[in-house]
Amino acid sequence: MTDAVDCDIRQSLDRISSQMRRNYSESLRELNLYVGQDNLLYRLWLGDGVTQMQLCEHLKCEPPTVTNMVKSLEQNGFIYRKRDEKDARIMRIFLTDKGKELETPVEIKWRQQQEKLLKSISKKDRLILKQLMQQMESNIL
Amino acid sequence: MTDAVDCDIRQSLDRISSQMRRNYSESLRELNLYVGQDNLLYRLWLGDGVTQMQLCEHLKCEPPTVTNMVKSLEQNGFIYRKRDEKDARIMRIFLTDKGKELETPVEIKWRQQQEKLLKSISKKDRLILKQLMQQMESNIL
DNA sequence: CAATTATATTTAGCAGACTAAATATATCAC
DNA sequence: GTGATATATTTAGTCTGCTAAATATAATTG
Repeated sequence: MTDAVDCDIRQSLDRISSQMRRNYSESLRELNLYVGQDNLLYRLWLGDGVTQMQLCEHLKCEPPTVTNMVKSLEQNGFIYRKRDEKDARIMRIFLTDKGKELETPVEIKWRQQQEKLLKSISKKDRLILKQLMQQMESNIL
Repeated sequence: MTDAVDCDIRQSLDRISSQMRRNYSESLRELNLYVGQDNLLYRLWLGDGVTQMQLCEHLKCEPPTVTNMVKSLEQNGFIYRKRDEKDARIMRIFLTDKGKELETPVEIKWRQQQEKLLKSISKKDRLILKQLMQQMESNIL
């Protein structure tokens, strides 16, 4: 009977991710961002002019979620939208200067969050952890 | 430079928990529950007549979140609310029969979810994983 | 006992996330 | 080329979650 252990892992995972989200959310508010918006911007930092469908793919979420996130980010002046000239169904998303400027500060926040999470875990254990998480990731797809 | 590894862990954690949430949400819809409501009910299965503040404590969320969850669960007939007789500020939450009946089916869902997540991970590795997660959990509090 | 302070809950408003259904545009097939 | 189908996005409505502010009641303190 390993049920107790299994259950602890599932619940533990849940607690960690929600606590992380809370901490991270608070931290991002200093940059006037909401949690999740950083990941959308990250896709744009890799390259502008992406469609909303591509953002869905990257964020692994549904189209209406992207519509709302994009609307919010646009209203706050981090991005702007432009309809594709060849295919009028498509909206292409671009960074404003204000959006570009966030790259470095967000990366710093990421690093801080990472360091806090993995503090006091050895390099060797981090590798093991990473492998186990990759295993879990492929299990639930 | 272990930054790449650290980053993978943080992102991996995020991907796992959101994918878990998605899968789990879908699974719970079969019982007419939304994700998170099971955890609120779980507290009630341990013992009825709890206050909303105690539910906050258990769910690790803010009072307005509990207000909404309780409202939704009440409207769907899983719980009912009763004002405390001695202290009129307090609302006490009780399970209906419909709410009590969900205990077993929800536990089955939990077990299914756990098994899927940890499939192909050895007993030994599960123990290591559990310890590493406890470490992370205490890191971010 | 009246005024202040503390506690429990609710309301309003916003964010991410979802589904189902609507809209707009493109493409494909006849 | 017109009609059916496919694709991209939006709208409406739901949920969990949050913060800030309002409300109601209780306890404390002068």
